[in-house]
Amino acid sequence: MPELPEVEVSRMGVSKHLTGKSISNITVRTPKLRWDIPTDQLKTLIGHHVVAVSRRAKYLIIETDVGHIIIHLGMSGSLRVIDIDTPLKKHDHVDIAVGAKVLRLNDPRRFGAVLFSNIDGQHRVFDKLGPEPLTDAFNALHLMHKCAKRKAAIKLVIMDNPVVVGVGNIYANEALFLTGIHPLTPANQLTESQILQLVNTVKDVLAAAIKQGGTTLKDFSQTDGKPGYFAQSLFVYGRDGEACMRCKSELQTIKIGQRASVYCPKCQPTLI
DNA sequence: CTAGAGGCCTGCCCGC
DNA sequence: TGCGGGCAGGCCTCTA
Repeated sequence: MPELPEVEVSRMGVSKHLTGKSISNITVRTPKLRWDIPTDQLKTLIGHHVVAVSRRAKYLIIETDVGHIIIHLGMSGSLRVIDIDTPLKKHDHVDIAVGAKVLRLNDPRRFGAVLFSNIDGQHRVFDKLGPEPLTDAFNALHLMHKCAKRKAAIKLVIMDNPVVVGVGNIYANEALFLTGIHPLTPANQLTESQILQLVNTVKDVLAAAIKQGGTTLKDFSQTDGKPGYFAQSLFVYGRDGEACMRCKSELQTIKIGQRASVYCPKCQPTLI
């Protein structure tokens, strides 16, 4: 599932193929993913140049001088830049053609989205987003402020988009393990030191994953380079019942907010 | 305001 | 071998 690192790696890969090129065609084969796809609005971009490919949270933004295409990969989306005559695969929903190449969105579970915004870049999906995790806007003071009035589990709080964007289930689990914080700890019970550590660890884990993704996902001309790149360096995610890599205790799984949370009962002791 | 639950959707894995 | 059920999971939306 694409988390922020994979979206960022996708952005870099896609950007070099699209930036400066003119959009020659847009094909929408599926009328609706998570939301209706605004085909008519998207088609107004045909003939215009891509000036940049940017990112906000897990949204990719293909910018032209007359409007933007917003893409979310959801749970199972992936982007490829391939020759325009490449045969379609199952779940290939949208094509954005630039010359002889095409950016093709494939998304089996259809949790993704393709949206349109004017050149002002505004869209309701951006309205309630917190700071980017890799910027200074996400800092200990900010998280302390957000945690102070919440007794919800810290794992839920760092996965809450208004608090900080781009921290999905995988990296929430990892960051809490690396800081030795039990995922169920009420947010308002964390010490200042723990919050500072957590902020730094979230940044480190995401940055490291982007670096790794860069090594395996750099070639977007390839047909389906099944990532799986983050699996190698995970300490807890997907390792339920296995031995903790630090203390050899058996990793445990609990459900928090309907999501699997894997942790080490010894390295991440319950508060009190 | 926060908290909790439901729903979207398909592939995959398990048990029978 | 086939089939049903459960699960995964970001994020919006609804209810309390």
